[in-house]
This record gives sequence, structure tokens and C-alpha cells, in this order.
Amino acid sequence: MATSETAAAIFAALGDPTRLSLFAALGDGAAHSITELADDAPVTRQAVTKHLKALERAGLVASARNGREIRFVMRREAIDDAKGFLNHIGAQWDGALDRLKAHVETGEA
Amino acid sequence: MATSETAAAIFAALGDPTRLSLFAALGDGAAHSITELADDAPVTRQAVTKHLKALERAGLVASARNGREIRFVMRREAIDDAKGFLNHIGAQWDGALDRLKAHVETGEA
DNA sequence: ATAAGGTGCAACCTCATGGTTGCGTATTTC
DNA sequence: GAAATACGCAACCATGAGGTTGCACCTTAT
Repeated sequence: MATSETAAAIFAALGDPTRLSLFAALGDGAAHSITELADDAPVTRQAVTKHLKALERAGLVASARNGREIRFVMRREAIDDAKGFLNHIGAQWDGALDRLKAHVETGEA
Repeated sequence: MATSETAAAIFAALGDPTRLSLFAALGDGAAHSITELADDAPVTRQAVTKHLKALERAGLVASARNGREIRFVMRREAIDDAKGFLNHIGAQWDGALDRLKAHVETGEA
């Protein structure tokens, strides 16, 4: 399970619009080069490079050099990590509410 | 469905460790006051106030004044919004991989 | 060999963020 | 009414984030 700090890092990585777009662009399952991704982005190649490194640090994408270019792919597991954390909080919330409901129904005005 | 920008805002809100902690603290389903939350946080009450406002702007929590204090509660739906976005990307990825697999199996070495 | 394509590095700028401190205001409580 | 509680506002500070530009470096194509 993703620790709280890891989760925060993942969310932070997805928290920037440009980065989220890049991540979503990798959702096609294919491997894309920096230039390729930069062409579809409204910012400089350098900016894209920084964002991809950020995504990689957060474990959201992986890269591999291929000749003169580097191809990035989405790390699918990362999505499940993030969802896992959200599920955790959600479940905690649901559980608390269930207990409250039970408490009320059992008596105690 | 959460738009891309909304999703980024949600993720950004959860992207800070302190804020994620506060949000998780509200996972017990109860309504907590600022001072209450600040007592369990490693930062100033003012910092907590700022973070709570940020969470509220992102739609992750809701607040209601009660006399001299303000009680914050988690907006459970927000979690599902975030999960929905992740599911979207995940599904896209899965779909792409399925198509690739089908493509390979249908012929084409 | 030369040119073109893909990336790395570094300096630089601006602005938002996370945090603090200090003081003022409303609400309880005694 | 006075003291304690819970909060708001504003100034301030340091750092980091997002972005750009310019140039150098390696790889592939001609």
C-alpha cells in the first residue's frame, strides 16, 4: 500500500495541468519521445522534459533510451496505487458512517 | 465526470503532505474545528486554516460555522471524482493494450 | 562530411506556495 | 464585565515550481 508520503508525491505529480495532460497522453499505452509529447503540448520541450522527470520521480512513468531518443511509458500500477489510497480514505469514511448509524439505531437518542 | 482541470485541482490539493494529512484526518466522518485539526498538526493554526481553505476551494471539504467555531467535513463525493478520473485513464490504457493484443493475435507478426 | 533531429545542461525570471508572527474581532464562559 | 476560546486579516519571508532562452552534445540520415 502506498504510504502517505508516497501518495502525496503521486498526487502532487498529477496536480499540475500540463503534467496531468502529459500523463493522460501516455494513457494510449504507447511509448512516446519527448519531442513527440512536446509537439502536442503548449509549452517548450524543456518544460516537457522537466515534467516528465517529475512524473518519473513520482513513479508514474518510466523511460528507456532508444538511440537518440528517449521513450516514456505510463506505469499502470501507479494509477492503482493512487486509487488504493483514495479507497483507503473512502473506506474509512464509510466505516465511520456505518458505525455511527449502528450506534444511533442501537439506542442513544 | 470530472474535467481535466478539475481533476488537476483535486490532485493538487491532495499533493501537499500537510493537506493530505488534514484530509485524511477528516476521514473519520466527523466534523472537526480548525483548532482541533491544528492541535494534531505540526504547523500553525494559520497554516491549517490556509490548507483547509485550499481543500474547500478544490471541493474536497465543506465547512459550516457553529457559534465561534467552524466545523469542517470531508466531501465524500470528491474522492469518487478523483477515482473516476484515474479510472478513466486506466481504462484507456487497458483498452489500448487490449487492442494491441488483438492486433497481434489476428496476424501481423 | 555535413546536416538534421533529439536531447542535456545551465542560467535566469516570475510568481505561487507553505509557513510564520502579530494583532484584531467575535463568541463563550465565569 | 472580564477572561478565555476560536477565528480572521495582513504583512512578511524563503523557497520552489513552472517556464523560457541559449548553447553544447550525441545520433542518424544524406
